[in-house]
Amino acid sequence: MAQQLKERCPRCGKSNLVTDTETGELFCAKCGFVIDEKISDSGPERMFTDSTTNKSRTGDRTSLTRHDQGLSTIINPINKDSSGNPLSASMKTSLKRLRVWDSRSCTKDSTDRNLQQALNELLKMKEKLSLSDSIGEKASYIYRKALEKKLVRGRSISSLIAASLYAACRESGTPRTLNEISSLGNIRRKELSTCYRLLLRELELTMPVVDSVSCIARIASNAKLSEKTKRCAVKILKQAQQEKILAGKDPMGMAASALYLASIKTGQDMTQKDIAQASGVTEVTIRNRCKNLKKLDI
DNA sequence: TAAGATAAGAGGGACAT
DNA sequence: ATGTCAGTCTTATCTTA
Repeated sequence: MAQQLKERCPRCGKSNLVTDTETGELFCAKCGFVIDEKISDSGPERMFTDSTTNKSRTGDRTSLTRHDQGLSTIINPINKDSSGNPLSASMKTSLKRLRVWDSRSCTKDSTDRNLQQALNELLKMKEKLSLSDSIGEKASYIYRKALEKKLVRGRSISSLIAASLYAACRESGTPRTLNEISSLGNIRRKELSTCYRLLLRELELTMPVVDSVSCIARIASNAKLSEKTKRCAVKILKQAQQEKILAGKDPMGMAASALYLASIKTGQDMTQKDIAQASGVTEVTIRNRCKNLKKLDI
């Protein structure tokens, strides 16, 4: 039923890749189906037999970031365990439930293959951006919705995945810019933002406006600014918020210029160039935002 | 050298046609 | 569906202190 191969798993590097002869599915017996975030998983969900040739499994923990939510695509219809013994009654019921899930999510058509490929890409990108698992889950949820609405047709998988990831970041208040995601994902920024807006429109998502205060921490750590400067910049932004000059402006730009002004005030004296590099906005934008901020009594 | 100013261009939302 | 408009941000270049 299962056949061991020589290739190494791209994820964990172990040469435990196994192909299932019934479905032709390739998975890593060490770390999971295609790519697994839990490499050293040896919990009770694993049910290896002693035989080295028969490494069937009941499946890993469920996750939206797997095309079949982590459930194995090959749930054997025979109610026996891997060593051929009949299953307990409770195991039978849960297996029955699993099969329902399986048949729903694993339709083995183009949609499924698309999802599988997309989620692989999602995991790679998530790693590159060092984002949390929960954001990955969110992104894959969004992508599933997009797939349901047939938004993928005519668009590249990677750009839509990147857009889902960006949306997940926005939703959870994790400051990542379109530029960062597009450059790390090798996607044109324009394409990414188009897809993102498409998602918002079609899925009727509403995103919270990026809080410019939360951008401060990122820029400040990039530019190695002091706590004092950070606090000062937050104060400036709070004031700007009250004067309603934040609306419609790029929050990264606002945070950058607030930090710039704050660094002057605290004597840390950063140049516009430094801040621009640390924040990813241009010096001109910083200057323009500074013009607005300087009207405040700072 | 850093900061400020200016101009041209891109991309997208709102709105009208 | 297409075009126009106001506004934003970016890039490039020049000037100023």
